[in-house]
Amino acid sequence: MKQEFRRKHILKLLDKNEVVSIQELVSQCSISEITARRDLTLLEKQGLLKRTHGGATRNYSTTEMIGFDTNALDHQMQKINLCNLASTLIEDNDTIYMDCGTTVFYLARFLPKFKNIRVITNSLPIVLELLPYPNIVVNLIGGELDNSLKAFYGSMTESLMARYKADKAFIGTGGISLANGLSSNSEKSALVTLKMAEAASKVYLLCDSSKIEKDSYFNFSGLSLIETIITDNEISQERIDLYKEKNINILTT
Amino acid sequence: MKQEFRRKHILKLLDKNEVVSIQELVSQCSISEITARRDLTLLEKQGLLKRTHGGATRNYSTTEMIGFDTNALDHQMQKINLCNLASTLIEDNDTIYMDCGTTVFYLARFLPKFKNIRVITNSLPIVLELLPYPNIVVNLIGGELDNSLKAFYGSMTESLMARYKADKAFIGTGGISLANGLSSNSEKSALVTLKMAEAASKVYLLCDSSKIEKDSYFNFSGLSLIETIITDNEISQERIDLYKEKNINILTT
DNA sequence: ACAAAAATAATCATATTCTATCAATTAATA
DNA sequence: TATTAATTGATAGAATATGATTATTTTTGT
Repeated sequence: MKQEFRRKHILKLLDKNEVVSIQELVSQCSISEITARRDLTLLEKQGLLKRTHGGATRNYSTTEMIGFDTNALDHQMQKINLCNLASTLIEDNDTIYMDCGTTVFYLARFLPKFKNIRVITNSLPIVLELLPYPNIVVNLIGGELDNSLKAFYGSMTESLMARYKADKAFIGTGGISLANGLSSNSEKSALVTLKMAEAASKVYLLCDSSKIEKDSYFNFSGLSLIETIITDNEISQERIDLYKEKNINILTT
Repeated sequence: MKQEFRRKHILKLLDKNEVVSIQELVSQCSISEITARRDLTLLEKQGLLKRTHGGATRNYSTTEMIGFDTNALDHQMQKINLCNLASTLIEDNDTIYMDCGTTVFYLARFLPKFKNIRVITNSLPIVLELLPYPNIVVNLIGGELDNSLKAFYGSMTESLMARYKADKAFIGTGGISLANGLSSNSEKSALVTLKMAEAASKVYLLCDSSKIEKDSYFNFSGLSLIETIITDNEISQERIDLYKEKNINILTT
């Protein structure tokens, strides 16, 4: 394997696996250990990875979250955990819709390990997060940019959603209740969420437990839109059972 | 294989494969190693690729990518100056197309002073640059993300362009010549540029003088596509006159 | 804390690629 | 056709990349 191609290959491996070992490189690229080491130290000098004993890891400094405001940090750990859980529902070769909003955003962090994933989204932060990973194909649904929500909306966005079909949709919401279904604080983001759900075979709602049995002002869908809710563990068994009666499965972290 | 065809072939290979080796060229073009090397060094001098040991890789800095590499700094001031000049062609309430690529990118920096501007683009860096300004409405044309070029391409992108009409288009190019018109190093970015120009009433080409009377491998349009070239002052009066004979006006910084 | 195992760094030898020079071939022009 | 210019190829010495060996450092398990 040629030098330059080899180094690109190393970076590609890191995109997929977070870490890479010298031994992997030796067998995959048919090179000696010393050459693998030399490659890694060189790439480290360029700031493209971080050396460890026996291999290297991704350089995380470049993957800081860009775009959201500080109040987006509420419930951050809960959101990260439930996204970790949600990622177990994803398989190699899936095409998935990802809604805008902070909750679904963290799911992007768990995608690089998969093979051949296609992500369809209208969220700018998700696009930026996935930019470094060539193994993930990103389709952005364009439209008019909303500066504060950092996502694209409008009739163009909505009509395009119908044209992109996906295996799974991971959507967010302002609130959900047995009585009223799904509701949102923003009309335009609700309409996009709806289109997304309609264009996917399976629909998963990602929301922390504080949003369950809460209503926002704009009701945009009944409960039948979704099949599964992924949330944190601060939810009572009674509630889980009540939703189960309506044929909605709840997964908790 | 004829010389000129051979060099275009090299660029075509790089457009597809990112890297190319001397040995590939030797076998594919039936030439000696030294000739392959000479071709590569020549193309490097024209800024069309980057030499490596044993071959070459794509050169992003001069073509499309916002990487802010060190060698991109040479032309940076020229580009900023010509974008400053280009901004004088913009008026309040305009709707403008902005092409992807480093040259046009800097134009974004001169937009906040205008009132009620609408920008249509497929370039991610431009969207990020304009994000903080509520007086600028940004329409992103989505599609499939190219990780290295940081812009959106594909048939969806192209077909959407026809639906967004604009007053002015500011486009970039890999090269322009009286003999062959406009040409590019990347087929897919060329097709997007073409659609953009066709959807706008007035078309302005932004390019530094090093690109004038240079051809890249993929010819995508005749000279009639554009009305005005905005470039730096390192261009001879004779050339300006020759373009004027073809009804193309050249503005210099 | 100590010894065994693994990883690294240093050294040198080998193989590949590069540059420079000059010769041969091809194309262009008078 | 002869002459000139441009392009290509061949060769050798220099530069770079890679691999094998051995000594040193770091990690791991007890």
